[in-house]
Amino acid sequence: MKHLTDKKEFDFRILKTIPIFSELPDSRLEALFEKLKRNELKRNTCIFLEGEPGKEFFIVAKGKVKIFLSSPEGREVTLTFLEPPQFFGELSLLDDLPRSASARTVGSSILYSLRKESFQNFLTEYPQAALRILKTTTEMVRRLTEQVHSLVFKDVQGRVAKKILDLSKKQIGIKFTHQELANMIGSARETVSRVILNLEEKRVLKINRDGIQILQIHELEKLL
Amino acid sequence: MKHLTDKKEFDFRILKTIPIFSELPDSRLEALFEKLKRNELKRNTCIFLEGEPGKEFFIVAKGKVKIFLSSPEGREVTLTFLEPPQFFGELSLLDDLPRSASARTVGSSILYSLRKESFQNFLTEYPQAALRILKTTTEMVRRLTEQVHSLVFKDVQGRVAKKILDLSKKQIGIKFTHQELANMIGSARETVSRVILNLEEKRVLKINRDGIQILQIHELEKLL
DNA sequence: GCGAAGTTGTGATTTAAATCACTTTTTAAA
DNA sequence: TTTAAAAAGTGATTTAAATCACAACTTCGC
Repeated sequence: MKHLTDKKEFDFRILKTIPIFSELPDSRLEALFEKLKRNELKRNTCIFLEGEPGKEFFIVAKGKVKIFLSSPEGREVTLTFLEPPQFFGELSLLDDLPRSASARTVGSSILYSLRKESFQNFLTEYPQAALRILKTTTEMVRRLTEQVHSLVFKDVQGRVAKKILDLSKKQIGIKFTHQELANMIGSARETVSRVILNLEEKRVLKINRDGIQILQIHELEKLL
Repeated sequence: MKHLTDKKEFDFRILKTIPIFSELPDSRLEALFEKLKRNELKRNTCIFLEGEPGKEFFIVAKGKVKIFLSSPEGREVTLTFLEPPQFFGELSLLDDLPRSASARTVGSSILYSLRKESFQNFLTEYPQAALRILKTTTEMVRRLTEQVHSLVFKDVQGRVAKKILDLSKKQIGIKFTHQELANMIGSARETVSRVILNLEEKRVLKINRDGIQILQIHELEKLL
């Protein structure tokens, strides 16, 4: 492994933290690593678009990727964000159908990509990997099911409350613009602004430089 | 196989048409079949509820099953319908989380169920099966993604048009009540009635005893 | 530290669609 | 075949939230 640069060495270590790959013997992992293409991308770079044929599988080594849907008028709904050591783009490689959503970097990022054939070879060679991928796919199903649930049954206030609660379980300090929050819940920026302002006035939330902070989690849960 | 009754023989043949099972050698399939419990259910019988722990995997041998979400106020959104030889209920068995949706029979049905441990044993014994299940799970992801897309970007007319077009690709004659159609697209019965009436007046659709018939597919596609 | 770009705050207006409240029609069961 | 139950049609009303149209703040890159 001495031939790897420090940079690559760093990324190689990240690769080992990914559940699908971590089980592979080091020798095999290294061979796979040679097939990966390193992509350094600036922020807001398009990775693929809804409707395109899927050619690659991606692993996030650094930065953040947004998976989203867009309307002809240019509106967007955010489906999810991905950070190291998560991966994405496997769906179209599994079923040979066009991309169901688009992907773009949020911050400047480093991605590793694996071409379709290599990904499929990998899957046939290591069928256990199918089970790991199945795991992330079930997570997608659950996330999307919840999103449908929220969209149909909850008003904007309820959806904002749920989103803030969900985000707070994954990170401290929720730093998103109102526009981004609106995209996550399928609403309009102004409406989200008004809802958040209202929750701030009721001392349920507090906004500071680190983003949104929950003051009364119980009050927020009542809005669900 | 002589010990199987005619009834069971019939269901056994259905079992063989299911992609996950069809690859198994007959001997192994028969052993698995012995572990299956046969359930004859009347129409509108609850199979499981959102939030419950998942204990079984189900195969539809006869009839029709609805997968849906419900709100505290008693409203419902339909996620999908399942017919022979489809299966369902695997999600919670794969990730050990509560049921993400509820299931109930639509017509009187026959289901085969496999207990969690047997399902999991089956998966470890036949890792190729993970790939087949992965296939149906990706279908769920695509269906749900489309549902989110429609809910956020389309108005009720657009959602009705899309649903009718989608259904028409799978069956001739779309026979659902307006209420059911409303549940499928997350809208209200009255609104759906008005939209369909309007499409009928414009000679885009025709309603007869077999349900909805599309007259001008191109007009319907324009509404998407 | 300045100016431009990106965010947020806010009122006014519009709009789609839910809800309500019935009637009429269709379907299925006794 | 009557009648009960389910489904569909329809006007009127209400409502939540999108949209429009700016002003006022923040940030942040030069």
